[in-house]
Amino acid sequence: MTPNPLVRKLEQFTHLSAEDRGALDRAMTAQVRRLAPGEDVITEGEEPREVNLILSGWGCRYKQLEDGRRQIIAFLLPGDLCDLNIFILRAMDHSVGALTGLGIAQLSRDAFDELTIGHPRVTQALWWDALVNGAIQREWTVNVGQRNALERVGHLLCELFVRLQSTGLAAADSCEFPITQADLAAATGLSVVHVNRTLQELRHSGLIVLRGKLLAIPDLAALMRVSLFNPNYLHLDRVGRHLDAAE
Amino acid sequence: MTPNPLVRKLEQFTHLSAEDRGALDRAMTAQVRRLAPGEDVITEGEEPREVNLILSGWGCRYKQLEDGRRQIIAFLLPGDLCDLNIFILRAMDHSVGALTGLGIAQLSRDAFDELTIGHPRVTQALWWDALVNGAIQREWTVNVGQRNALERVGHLLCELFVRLQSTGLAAADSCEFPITQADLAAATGLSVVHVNRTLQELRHSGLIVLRGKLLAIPDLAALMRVSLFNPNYLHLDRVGRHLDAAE
DNA sequence: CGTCCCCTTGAATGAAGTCAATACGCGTGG
DNA sequence: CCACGCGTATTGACTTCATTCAAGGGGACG
Repeated sequence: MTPNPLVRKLEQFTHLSAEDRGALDRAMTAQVRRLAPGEDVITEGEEPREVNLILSGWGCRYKQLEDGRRQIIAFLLPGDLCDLNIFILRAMDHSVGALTGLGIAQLSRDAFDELTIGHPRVTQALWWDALVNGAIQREWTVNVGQRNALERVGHLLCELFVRLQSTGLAAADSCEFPITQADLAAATGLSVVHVNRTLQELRHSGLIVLRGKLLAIPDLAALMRVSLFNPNYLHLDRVGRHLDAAE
Repeated sequence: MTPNPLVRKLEQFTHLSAEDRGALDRAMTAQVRRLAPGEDVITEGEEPREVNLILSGWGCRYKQLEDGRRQIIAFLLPGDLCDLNIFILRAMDHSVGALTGLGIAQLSRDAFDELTIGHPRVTQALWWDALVNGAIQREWTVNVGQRNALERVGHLLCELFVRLQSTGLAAADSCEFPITQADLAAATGLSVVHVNRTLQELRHSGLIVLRGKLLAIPDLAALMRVSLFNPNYLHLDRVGRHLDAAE
């Protein structure tokens, strides 16, 4: 069986028991849906009845203004949950879309309860994940608000690479990079043309190697430096290790 | 007794019993701290042991880059909680500062437990509040990423005004506005000079009246229109009304 | 072989930033 | 009561980073 990215990610925070991992594995098989690039997982205004979990492919949260301008608000990678809020809020205030082909597990409310009740470690880890997502969102505000084009794109690449690593989806210095420059533009608030030029600048300075759907970062520390990337906000420092004793 | 802004806000989501309101009122009196403008409530990297609740004045979340650039990530108004995350995450990944003089209630973990355990309505309402804050953060990403200066500033003014209304801190078409243009600049990712020019444009078109520390919005619908402001993301539509029957 | 999507490049334009000087408002202390 | 000083607001001239417009190139796929 292919390694479970959600388990990998949550174990950044805490150790999970075999039982915990089993419950997570079961959750990821129930009710799988497939989407083509460009399709919506959920559209703004909808009232989803299930929690969607990304199994494979890249998605995004996005908001569209009336006049068509579109901002990608977050990237969703394998192991990411789309809409935990449904237990409290009614309607979606944004959309979730597929950037590549997408495999999605649909967890019913019951399936989700089964996952959390009786698995306090999993519950805590999902909490941690939700709070980290909040921190990522804050960092995006900083990114778009304060950084220039080079820093902005560089920062985004750093973040995606580190997140992929934490789910076991990146090699030592490279990862799949299946999205278009238009997607990067929508996420950074830049124009496609300028993203293109910015990527070339990153390439020419040797900070990235981006060809086809593969991204390599020969010197991550260097890219982090020019992008003013500080990984603190991802809280990958095994915050939950104080729980380990309770195994 | 002056109306409790936290109660006012949470009742946007659900009805609270007299018992619930009493518990919230008690929480707001314990351990009050006062801060001067510019002081930090918490600084990035700290590991707070208490939850801070704004009683009076305006604060902000902000992040500072190594080279000094500073982005305000959120405004904190009376009734807002600063750091609910402390129960899971160790260190703050951003700072919270005082924009005006600030009165703050410090809730110990025990005080917070008392507030939630045995008060499921309050717990749910705090959840709702946290999710709305997440939605606000997403909207800020859109604001800074896609809107031009006029829309950006206008949108921010709309949001602040609506939020103040929901805590009972705004009149029909005006509210206190105690922050500087530099603060607005740090929140919108614009320069101070350009915020100044933008405010004048809003003034000359009659959309706002801003003098001293008072903001008036003669025609909120009009300001919303030019700012592409859609209040959905604030989820003020009494989402929790389905719980009312359980009173 | 043509079409569609994505990437790339150049030139002209524009929105917002920077720099610098000035004005205002307000509290303090002489 | 007025002068001083400091933080905030305002204004003008110039610069720059990024957008827009427009055209061309390359690869995948039917």
